[in-house]
Amino acid sequence: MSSNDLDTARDRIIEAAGEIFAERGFEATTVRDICQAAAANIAAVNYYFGDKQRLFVETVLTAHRWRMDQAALPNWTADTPPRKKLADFIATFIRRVRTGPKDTWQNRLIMREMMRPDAACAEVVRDSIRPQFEILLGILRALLPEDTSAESLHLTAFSIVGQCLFYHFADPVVRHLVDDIEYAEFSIDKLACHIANFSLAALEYTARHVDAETAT
Amino acid sequence: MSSNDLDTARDRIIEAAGEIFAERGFEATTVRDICQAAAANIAAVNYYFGDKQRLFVETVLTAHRWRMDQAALPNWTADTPPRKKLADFIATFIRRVRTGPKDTWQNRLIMREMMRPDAACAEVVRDSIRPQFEILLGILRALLPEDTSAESLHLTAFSIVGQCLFYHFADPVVRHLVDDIEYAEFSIDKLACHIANFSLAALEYTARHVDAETAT
DNA sequence: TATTGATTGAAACAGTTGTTTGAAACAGAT
DNA sequence: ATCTGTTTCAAACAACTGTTTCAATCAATA
Repeated sequence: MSSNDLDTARDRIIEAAGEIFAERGFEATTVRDICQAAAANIAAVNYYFGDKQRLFVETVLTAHRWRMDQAALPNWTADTPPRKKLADFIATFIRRVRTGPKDTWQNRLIMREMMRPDAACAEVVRDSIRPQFEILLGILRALLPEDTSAESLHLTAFSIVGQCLFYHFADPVVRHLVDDIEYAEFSIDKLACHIANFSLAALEYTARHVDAETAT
Repeated sequence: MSSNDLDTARDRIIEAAGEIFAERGFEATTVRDICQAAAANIAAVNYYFGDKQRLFVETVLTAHRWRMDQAALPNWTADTPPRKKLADFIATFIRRVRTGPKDTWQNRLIMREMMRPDAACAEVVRDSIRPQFEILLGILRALLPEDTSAESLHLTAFSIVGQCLFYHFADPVVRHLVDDIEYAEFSIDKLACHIANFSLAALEYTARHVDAETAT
């Protein structure tokens, strides 16, 4: 999003809408606030996007495209070991997801919308989340026995992304649970390293003890 | 919450408000919908609570008190193995957290408000979340080597609760990623079983290979 | 310059929001 | 029955919402 792109009213509206949507959510955001922040007329939203809902969808999709370009997966060769692929995936994923003071409205908006089951969510899942999900499943297939069921594969994938997403969704809670010094030490690299270790350990263990049972 | 408590309009309003607030959030909820669901007059909200905002605060506090009364963790004896404790903890945690038709609005409301750092829910973290967190840390201390650092302990705990919280926060995405048949199979027991297996495997592996390193 | 099409502007629209009003209905005590 | 304080009700309030309208403005082309 170079500064040149902001000279048209349409782009200014998306930029302003993204920040306000990310901060207050869809319902609490008014088109008047958006247009005022974008230095555009009230009618501009309906002129360019039809209605508020479609502006919202367009904003979410724009945010997602932007986010995908920011932190891309490294280029893997044919002989890249799956363990390395998984570590790369986790590091990239947590880099995309982690919020902070320097966080962009694109990230906050996507995260907020993951919990809102509506049209925008469905499109984002189809266009952007599912491809990433399939990449992860491919990595896990190489790390787990061949007869692993699709369901187990999915649950394992959810366990991995769940660990990453936690540091976004529960960030206010994390901030209260550990002291400030330790919180400051939670760098992206450290979190990614821990999650990769934790998950790889679980995978290597279960890969040997197929059909592990819960302690009872 | 016996049916006797719903006699007064005030209690009916809190009950209805809790369900709608938990589902749609504060902004998207109208006092008209609340009063209609509570079979009360429009003026009742302002009569009993002053305004919509104070009704909301009262509802969150009520949900918090209700959740505190739910003694969900089973009674452990001195010789209950830590593995069993961890499995119990995970099952209880995911049962509290999981969103679904059978879930209570009290849980969903607390979960929703957990991500508002500015709200007065910092005390909810202090009164309700931290004690649970300390319980989990105690279990993990028994499962990990004694020289495990506090930071590693915390990261491990976050990995576990992160897996559980995922199914709450990312539920709409999960619904789109797997087909309906598989989604219907994601019972609370199955999810809890998987997360316990995954986490115990990771713990048992790292307990042997202290200071595991990321594959590079 | 005149014309065309795209964009902007201020005002108004119809509907909904949270809130208030004042009278009616109620219950219990004198 | 009368008085008291509490609770309910329908109606209306003022403010705000997303959206529409239509004239004004602008840029480029013939």
